[in-house]
Amino acid sequence: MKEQVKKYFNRYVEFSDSEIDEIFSKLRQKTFQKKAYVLREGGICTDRYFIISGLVRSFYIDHKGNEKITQFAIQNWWVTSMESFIKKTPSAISIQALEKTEILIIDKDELEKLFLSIPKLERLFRIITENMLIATQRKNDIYLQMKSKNRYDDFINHFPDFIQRVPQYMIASYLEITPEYLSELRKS
Amino acid sequence: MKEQVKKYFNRYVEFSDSEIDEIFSKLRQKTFQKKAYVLREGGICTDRYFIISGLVRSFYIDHKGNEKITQFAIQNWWVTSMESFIKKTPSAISIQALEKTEILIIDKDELEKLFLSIPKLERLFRIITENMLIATQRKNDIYLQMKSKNRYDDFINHFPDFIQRVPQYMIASYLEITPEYLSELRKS
DNA sequence: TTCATTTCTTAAGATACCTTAATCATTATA
DNA sequence: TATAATGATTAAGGTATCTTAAGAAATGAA
Repeated sequence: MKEQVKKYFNRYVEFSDSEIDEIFSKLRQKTFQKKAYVLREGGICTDRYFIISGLVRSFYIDHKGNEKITQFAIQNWWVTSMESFIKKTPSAISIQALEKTEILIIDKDELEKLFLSIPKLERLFRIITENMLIATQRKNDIYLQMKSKNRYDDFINHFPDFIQRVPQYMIASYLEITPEYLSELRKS
Repeated sequence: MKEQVKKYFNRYVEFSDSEIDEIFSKLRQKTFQKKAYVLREGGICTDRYFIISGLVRSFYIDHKGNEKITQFAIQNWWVTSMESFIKKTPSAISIQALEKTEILIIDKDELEKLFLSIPKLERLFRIITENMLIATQRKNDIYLQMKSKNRYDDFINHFPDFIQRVPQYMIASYLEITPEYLSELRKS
């Protein structure tokens, strides 16, 4: 598992073994069973989560009481409630495991200490954040303009695995389509 | 103007005067007249732009030939074509001044050199990027779920100034509404 | 294997939003 | 001041998508 993290980190910035060791000593490891909550709406999110294996979703409850999924995350993805983490406000979203999921947890205070002792780590997080921003902008630009059918087609092209691992009604939620209408679309 | 930048920078990270001087020596200043292009679609975006005064928009042309506005930026906002900047690919978006606009320009290579000599600057950019991510996620989450009317109401609450400074059809574009329908909505 | 729970489909009626095209209002330019 | 260019409104008809409600299919638990 340490190997996996090291390999992932070194994809963006080169760390020495001792730096990896130092970072690793601050990470907590935790396994979540299917349906377990990594984070609950309303709590302050003080951590960032790195998915080792498994699958989680981020979602919130809208004004009508429906779950709205904002993100899926799998192996080698970071996930958090960014707004809660940065502003220390109650999280609008919950994060829940959809499969048995292994996660590495880094606490905000520890992370900021590490930024000071290993500036390269701050670089890594700057780069990660930039990539997240690009992905989020992409979802914005593409999904807002696309018709539902195209969003779905785009999704199955980009994330074919998810179709197997995630129930259809959750994909519908992520794509901002009602499950009934998605079912309709799939016929054509 | 240097004061404005210094004040803005120090809002997130404290820089010494000599650090500010060093950073400032790498910035180019440029004034764009109304309708002038800061960046054109298709070009590689090698800079990040900091708006000193004025107003710009980012937009792209969709498959039907319509302009889609993805962002407005005013005083003290950073703007760039993030995907092009990071991946060195041709930019999908153009950036255009909607008023006479004063901009500070920092080149990617210079910026990376500065990151090495002033790690605090990299911290600043990590923080800025996090804030951009939060704003972008917010647009995603809120706008995707909201009905057009609510998006418009939300927009005038958050950016009352823009209503004066930007033509309605551009606001419609930003909100993913046809100008005709926005006009309809405003009646009620 | 059976029952309960979860997920998916179908269909009818409602509505939000778009398209087109014309007219009106405002601002810029000669 | 007149003309052109740009921006905003209106209205009719069409389409994408939602709502509701019910039933079918799949999955999990006893």
